Amino acid sequence: MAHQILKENIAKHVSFPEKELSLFCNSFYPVQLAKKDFLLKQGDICSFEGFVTKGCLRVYTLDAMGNEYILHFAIKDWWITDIDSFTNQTSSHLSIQALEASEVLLINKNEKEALYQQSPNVEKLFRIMTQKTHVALQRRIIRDHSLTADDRYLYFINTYPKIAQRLTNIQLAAYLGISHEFVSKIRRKISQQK
Amino acid sequence: MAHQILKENIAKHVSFPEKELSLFCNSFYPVQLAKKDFLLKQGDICSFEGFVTKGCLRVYTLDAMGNEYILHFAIKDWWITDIDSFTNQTSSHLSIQALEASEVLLINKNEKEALYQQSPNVEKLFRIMTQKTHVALQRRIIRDHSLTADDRYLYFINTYPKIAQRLTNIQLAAYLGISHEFVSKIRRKISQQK
DNA sequence: CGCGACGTTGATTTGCCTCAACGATTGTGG
DNA sequence: CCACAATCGTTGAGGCAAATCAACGTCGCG
Repeated sequence: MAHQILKENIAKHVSFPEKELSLFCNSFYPVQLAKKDFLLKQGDICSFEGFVTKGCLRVYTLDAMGNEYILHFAIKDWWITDIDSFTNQTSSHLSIQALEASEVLLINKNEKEALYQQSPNVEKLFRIMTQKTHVALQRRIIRDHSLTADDRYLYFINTYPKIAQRLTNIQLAAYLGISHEFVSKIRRKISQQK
Repeated sequence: MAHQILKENIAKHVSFPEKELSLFCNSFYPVQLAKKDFLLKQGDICSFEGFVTKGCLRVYTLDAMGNEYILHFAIKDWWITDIDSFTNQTSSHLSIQALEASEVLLINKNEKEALYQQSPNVEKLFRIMTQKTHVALQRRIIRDHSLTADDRYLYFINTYPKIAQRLTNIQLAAYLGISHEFVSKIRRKISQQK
């Protein structure tokens, strides 16, 4: 079931011969997470590349003052890892935590490297996925520079309504880079306009 | 000469057999650019992946109001493309322009695809480079959210002194996401502190 | 030379933050 | 299952970082 979601996700990116696709997907093992469980803690080394099949997680970092900055959320059909820590086996700058009971499929570094050897399609898959994320990150930087807090809020809830639904104002604020009080004021302003 | 710079750059990312490396590098052709020349214009389709061997360029986008947002600069040893437009052959959101007389080495999409077929090392090279950029973009988003304009300015000139040297306040402002007047005020504040 | 692009500076405004208080909602241990 | 704590959301007052606007000086270039 969970593996089926993964298969369909991969098919969106590249076309794989069914045999390779199954081999690839079967290298992933499921992990159940309770609310507030950590998949990765800042400072640890990220041993996995993950795919969410249920629930919701956040990927974030804390600065020296304890302020929290959320890089992104991940619900069903999203990939999660600290790509830097994972590929270089260095201490992670990021934490990944379940915001609710969640299920993820994980693959270890050794397994992934082995698959790279076995199938050029795997290398291609990850190159393409990384490219897509790259484009998304570039666009987010532009949005952060060009839009007001109000418009970034609206962009997020319109673009990711299924994620926005599940978040507290505090979490959304830590993603948008604004205070949670101001999120509250934006919501009021918008509801009055209607 | 220019190709030598490219070879050394690639060697920083992955180890290639010399023969493959030469084959790869020879697929790039040099292009000379005068100051203000465009390598890519917003709306066009990006046909190349490029590597700068001389000069300085900027990668930027204009919004509907004509405001300019600079994604990054590129001097010697930097790669440039619109990865979205290039890989998907879609209309580009970005422009790339020479800020001074520059030289770049370009490779076309067809050539690059051919190389992907010939050598798995090429696929790996681009996956690794894209991953590195990915990490850099993530960190930039965090910096944009966590640092004041003063600190982002300082970070940039300390991290990229060779680039900062060549830029006008206006260009730097369009990169940092602040007004050029404020850049001027930051500079004054810093010089007074010393 | 004269023009246009750039840099500087000050006055004013504004978007968003901080702090504080309070109500509502959720979670939890007895 | 309830009581109480903890977390979250709302609101207002006041403050600050940075934008905007405007004026002016400088420099490089056709």
